[in-house]
Amino acid sequence: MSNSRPFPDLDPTDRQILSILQRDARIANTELADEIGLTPAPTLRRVRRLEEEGVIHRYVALLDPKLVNRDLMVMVRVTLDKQTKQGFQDFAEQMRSRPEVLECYLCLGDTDYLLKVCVPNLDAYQRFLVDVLAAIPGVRNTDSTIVVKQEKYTTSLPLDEG
Amino acid sequence: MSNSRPFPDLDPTDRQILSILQRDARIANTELADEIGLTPAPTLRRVRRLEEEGVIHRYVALLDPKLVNRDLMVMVRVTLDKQTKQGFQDFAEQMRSRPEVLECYLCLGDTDYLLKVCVPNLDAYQRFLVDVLAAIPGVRNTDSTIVVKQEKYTTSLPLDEG
DNA sequence: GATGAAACATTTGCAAT
DNA sequence: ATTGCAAATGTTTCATC
Repeated sequence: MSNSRPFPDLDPTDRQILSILQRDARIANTELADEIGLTPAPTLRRVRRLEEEGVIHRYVALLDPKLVNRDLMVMVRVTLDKQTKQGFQDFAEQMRSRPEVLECYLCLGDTDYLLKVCVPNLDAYQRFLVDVLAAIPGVRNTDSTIVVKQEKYTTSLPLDEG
Repeated sequence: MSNSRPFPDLDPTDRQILSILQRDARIANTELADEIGLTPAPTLRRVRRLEEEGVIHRYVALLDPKLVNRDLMVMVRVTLDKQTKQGFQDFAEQMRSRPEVLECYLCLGDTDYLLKVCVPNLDAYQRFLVDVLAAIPGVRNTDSTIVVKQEKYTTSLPLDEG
């Protein structure tokens, strides 16, 4: 974690490291070293440097939503009533405080915000819609798209250039 | 990784472990043990069990998109022409093969698919739209929503019940 | 970037509850 | 069925080249 300098230069070895850690964050440093063809010491120094530069933001475990009773994913388009700066900030803050809202994006175009919401079932979603979203002042309209099947989900960013 | 049994029962200790690993996948087992109030041996056995049951799906490093030159995120709604099973499967397969497509969901309603696409800039996005999306047979319509600001992004699922 | 050594963590068997 | 202990193995980390 540090300042977002416009470009930490990543050499091919750094990219290899990032690519592996994006797939398996718990790989042992010794094994990572093997895979990239270095010894553990310089490998670890590179990983620490990438962490400090903020290129590696964090390490997380991804759970299976079905197995923790979060079977339903819904994408929600939200438009706000009066477009004051404060109204937008308040809305974003509310979304940050709700654990069922995994992602919230401010957008260009007709849609003001896009949400990704993850709940146990339709009943829980309806409660979210009525008790949470509709209860926020300034919410003019919402449009819910129910996800039927996750065809692809990855957190891995391509590492072509930059 | 194993069969998706409908419900591995998670006791409060399991939930504590999952909650910590969702925040910090690289925590040392000894420290994890400290935080949940067990000794390292049973802690590790629980983690391994959660991995084998598939509750923990994988461990990943999350990178800063800006620092790896992926500054632009776009949400795309796609509708397909002829709704044959094969057409849908082909589309999904194409999306899986494209590294700039991070997520792809089959949806209910007007939208057939929702995509989350991550590219370096508008130029690259335009190329994706023209050379990739529009080039897939059966794509009737696309609607792109450009993300201006990420207000919230988490991969952590709430662990209330189940 | 490599080596070697010390500190530390992971992992296993076994006894206890 | 799950924990704690302790010993063996493996990993991380740092000084040095």
